Amino acid sequence: MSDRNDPEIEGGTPAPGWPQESAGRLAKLEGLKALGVAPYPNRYERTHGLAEIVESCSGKNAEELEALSPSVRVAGRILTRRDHGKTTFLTLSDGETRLQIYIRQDEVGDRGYGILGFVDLGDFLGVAGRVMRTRKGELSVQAREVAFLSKALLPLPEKWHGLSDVEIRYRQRHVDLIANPQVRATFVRRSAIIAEIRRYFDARSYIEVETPMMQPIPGGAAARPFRTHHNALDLDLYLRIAPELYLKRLVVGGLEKVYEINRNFRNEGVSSQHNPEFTMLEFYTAYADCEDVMRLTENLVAAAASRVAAERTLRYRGRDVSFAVPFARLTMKEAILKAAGERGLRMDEGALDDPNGLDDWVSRELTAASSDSHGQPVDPTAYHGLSHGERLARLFEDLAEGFLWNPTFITDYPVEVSPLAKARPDDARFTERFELYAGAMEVANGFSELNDAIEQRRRFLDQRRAHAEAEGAGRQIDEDYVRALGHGLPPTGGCGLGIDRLVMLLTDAPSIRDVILFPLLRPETGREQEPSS
RNA sequence: AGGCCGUUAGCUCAGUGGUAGAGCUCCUGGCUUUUAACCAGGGAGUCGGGGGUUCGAUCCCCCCACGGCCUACCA
Repeated sequence: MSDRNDPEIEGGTPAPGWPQESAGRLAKLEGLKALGVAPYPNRYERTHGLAEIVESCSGKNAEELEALSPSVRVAGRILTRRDHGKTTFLTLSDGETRLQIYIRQDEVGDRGYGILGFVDLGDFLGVAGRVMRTRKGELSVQAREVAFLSKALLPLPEKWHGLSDVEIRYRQRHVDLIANPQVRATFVRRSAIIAEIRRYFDARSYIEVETPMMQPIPGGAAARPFRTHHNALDLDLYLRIAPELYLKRLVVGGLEKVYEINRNFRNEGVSSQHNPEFTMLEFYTAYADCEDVMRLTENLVAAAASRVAAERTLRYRGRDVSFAVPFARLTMKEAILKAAGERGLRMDEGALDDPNGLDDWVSRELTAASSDSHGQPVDPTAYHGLSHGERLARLFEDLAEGFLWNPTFITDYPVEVSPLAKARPDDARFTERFELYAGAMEVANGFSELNDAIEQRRRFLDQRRAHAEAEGAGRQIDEDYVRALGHGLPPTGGCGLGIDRLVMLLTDAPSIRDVILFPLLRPETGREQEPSS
């Protein structure tokens, strides 16, 4: 009970490491108790949200409000305070909206006004009173009764500059949300975008499903997984890197239109575009192909964009991005040729079709002096030992990716980098696959799903061979998935879309950490630990 | 994992090889329509941590921690 007498707590502050100011706030909390005021009451009945008052009264002048004298009970956190002896002005926030409170001693009484002596910025207050306008015209609630609702023992960031230290912003996101209204706006938008995506699929009779996050064999992508263990079953498990193989099992089972919005986990680097856990949309449609899926994706992204902005064109990192449909389309080869031309590199289409020719071209034209489409130097050695298809994909990423600012579908991916996609009927070297790029980021990846069990098994074997050297231990083949295909998967189109990156684009966020409430950071306690080995 | 930059009061930031600074916040007093309220007074620091050089280190050097940007990894 009485932690306050804990001998470990020094300097009269409520907890170790808390600022001196906390001791004063704690003393005020005790002062409230001495007055018979509960510092943490259980309930307060509000009649209006602050936004409702602002909306209904912002058009009314002082006289109109005086005549109406709307009676309200509101509540919120105190953000600013201006004391004038026997009157006090507070700015109250309910997270979304701010509204001024005007308190006069002669209205709330000595006891009510006395409570204010124990009230700090950050505390929660309930106020009953009437809506009015001050002499300076500010919409306010003039208090008749003040109820103390909750004590803040820690100070908030100051009112001018707010909070900008990114480390505190990510570690203590609650403070960020209080101090920076645009942060709240970003996450409200994120919610609206995801709601729009659900609405889009629900309206088209897709059913939303949830598939395993813990998988015995992590499949559907090529990333390194996180490992975990189930004790009772003594079973090694992996956090999923993609839901793909489970969703297609469902299509085999007759769920012809399915989607899932959920977390994926990839045990790889952290960057402004990568968080170890991120949110992915995947959707699958029986009897659809790559082309159908592209149209679905295009309309989905446009619908999400229209949900956050009236205009077709949004600003992203200082540049216009047009979400007008149809989106541009380029085959991977076209994109490479175009980007090479823009960089002043000489390349003819023939080289892209001829493995030896491309090998020659890379060693002749591509040097460490060449910069990629992000302005970074190219590493020519990264092209050594790659198959022709892998080399094409690498060239595309190096040369073209950074130029793809407006939403652009890249199509015709080489079969070597597309183990789950169906080959083109007219050219088996390429697949019916697309990726959507926007803001120089990959945001979606879709294809006609490979549904030939025998061919799928062979592709898995090829992959395992190709990656055996690179990864040491050979990757396990998901024979259970092959068996599911053995029961028959109808022609199916599917797509995965990175929700976080889409939200980045639609909220003009330069870092994925700006659209994930709690991005992964090293623990703060690491600071005090001794370095080990 | 590598390179570069950063870490000073609760917040936002200056600063110097010689006892540590500002604004806001905070505390005390005053003020019954203010709003970056105002007026008067006051307090606040492990200068990220450890080691070294030096008579003396917040400053120079080394190591470490955390963060940012870039690279690597990422079908």
